[in-house]
Amino acid sequence: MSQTVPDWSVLMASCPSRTSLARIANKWTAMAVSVLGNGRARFGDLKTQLDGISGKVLTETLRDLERDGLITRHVYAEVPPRVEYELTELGLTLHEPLLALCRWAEKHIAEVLINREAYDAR
Amino acid sequence: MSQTVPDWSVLMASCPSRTSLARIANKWTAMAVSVLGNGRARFGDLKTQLDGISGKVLTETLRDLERDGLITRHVYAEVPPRVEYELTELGLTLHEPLLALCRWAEKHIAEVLINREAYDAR
DNA sequence: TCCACTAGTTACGTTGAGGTAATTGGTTAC
DNA sequence: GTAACCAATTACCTCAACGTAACTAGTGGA
Repeated sequence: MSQTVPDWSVLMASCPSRTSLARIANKWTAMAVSVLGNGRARFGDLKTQLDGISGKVLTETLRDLERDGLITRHVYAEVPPRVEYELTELGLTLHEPLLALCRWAEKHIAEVLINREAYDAR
Repeated sequence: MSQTVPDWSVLMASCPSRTSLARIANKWTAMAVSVLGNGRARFGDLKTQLDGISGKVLTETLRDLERDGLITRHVYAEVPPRVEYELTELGLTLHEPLLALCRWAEKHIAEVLINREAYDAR
């Protein structure tokens, strides 16, 4: 008998998995990983597709994802510079769950808007 | 010919679905909805289970979820006061995706920690 | 010669998220 | 009758997140 599954739990404040949840349960992360699911993309492309994101926040988001091993950074020695980002294997396993979140928001927003109106009218 | 699916997209900054994504793609939301998937719970229970959350943030999180129609609030006219929170039908459809996110964080945290160490050592 | 192009980085100011602690209301205990 | 108690909310303050804008590098083109 051996317990091979470590008892991580995001519910415990001191559990490292909490830091990972905080990173992935994030608006920009969900959008970035969703887009990168279609294949590698340049920094500029991501900035265009993630409408409204600032360069600073995109840089930080991508660096954090790279640090956690969810994406890889491909730098080309060209002028002007070209950098492409790509989901790793680990990142790929996160693509479907995060895409599901984006799809949920789009699918149910009409109902949510009605609920908000009703709530605010009370 | 009719286009029944509205073309919402979280990628557009002005799309309302973006506000919904911002709400659900959130650490505390993911944890709260995951816990509430086990059945209705009192405020105090949630505060205990969502280890580390402050009363203020829990209140705000729950109020926002109620506003969007993801949970309902049951108030009992007792002393001391008792309030229970419960997922709505809409909230239930979000339980699995958000639980998946929590599970992902717990399942892959070991690998993530290794990646972080490697990155920081560069 | 000087500007554009790309992927950043940095400085600075503002906004918002979050924690701590006091407060409310009504009932029980002394 | 007044002090204690509990669930829940609010007031206040702090700090981190975010946006804007300026700046970097090196080459190619007008």
